[in-house]
Amino acid sequence: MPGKPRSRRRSGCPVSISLEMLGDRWSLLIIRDLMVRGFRTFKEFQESGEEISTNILADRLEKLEASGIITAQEDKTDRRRVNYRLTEKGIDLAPVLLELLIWGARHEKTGAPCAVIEKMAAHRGEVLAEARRRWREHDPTPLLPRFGGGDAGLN
Amino acid sequence: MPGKPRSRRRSGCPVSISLEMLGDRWSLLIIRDLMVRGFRTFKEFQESGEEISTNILADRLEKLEASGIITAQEDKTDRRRVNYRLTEKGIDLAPVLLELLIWGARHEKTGAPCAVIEKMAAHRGEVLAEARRRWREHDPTPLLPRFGGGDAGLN
DNA sequence: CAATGCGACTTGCATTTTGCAAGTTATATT
DNA sequence: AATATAACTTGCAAAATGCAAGTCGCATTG
Repeated sequence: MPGKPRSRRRSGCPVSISLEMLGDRWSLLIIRDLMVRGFRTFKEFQESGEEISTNILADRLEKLEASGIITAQEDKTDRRRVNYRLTEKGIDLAPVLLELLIWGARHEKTGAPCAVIEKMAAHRGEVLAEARRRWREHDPTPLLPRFGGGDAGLN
Repeated sequence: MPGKPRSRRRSGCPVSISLEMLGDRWSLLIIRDLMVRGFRTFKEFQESGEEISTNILADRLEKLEASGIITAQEDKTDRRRVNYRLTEKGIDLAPVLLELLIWGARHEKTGAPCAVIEKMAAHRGEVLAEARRRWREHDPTPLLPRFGGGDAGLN
């Protein structure tokens, strides 16, 4: 179900259009936090390890919401809090994120153990099904840990 | 075979590291042109439909080469020309690009016919194998057309 | 073989986006 | 009532992007 064209686009190429929404250093990290770490709040994204600044975070959340990738809902029990969630469109980014994860881990020195990644690569379907299951059932259990900060497995 | 950490990284997360290399509006489009359209030269990238400016293009080509994703080689028969090619690391981005393509086509109004995309989604393995075959055999035949510019199927 | 053209870039700004530090506002907690 | 917390704003500096024009080898052509 395609959305409306939101402004003048560079071209009709789906890759180009996707990149107009996601092609920056932060958007997909926020989506990663929502998808695999079970984060829901501004504060959590902020403390996510990559040190996004608050104005950029606010801006990205707004744009992702405008693009229909996430929703923002005020928390029932604590009205200061806003809970962000992926939409169906958002959870459909799981394959993109997974491939980016596999590619990075294969070709760069990252904090993720190769064995774990290769296992995921060998079972893409199951990993994606599990990510979607957690999303569907609102299960906030992280799918993955926070692969290595600095040089040890701390972050 | 992981490369060396090239500067200070935000975190050890493979997704974050991938995005440090590819997280902008242009890099993956250049890779798309190399991978599915069979482009090799500066000029071709420039006329690719999304109107990248020449300084940015030069900068991205340099960074992609520094990241080991592409190589630049002077043309034997015309020494003005530089031929760019994907490395193995570069062609390994095919799954990322494919997922971005599928996602964009499913959720946005793009120039790509849904039927074509769904067929690709149903045969990811073959599509990827074919992309890799063309790369391996230096076959420049485009894998895909230039899905719709503006509103008609021209671009 | 001089003149013109082409391919791959530079360079010089103007504009836009990012990043940083310090607020602000509306709840919650103590 | 005082303090803390969550989610933002705001102001400003720094970096990235975009645009138009220019450079510099080569290659083609009359």
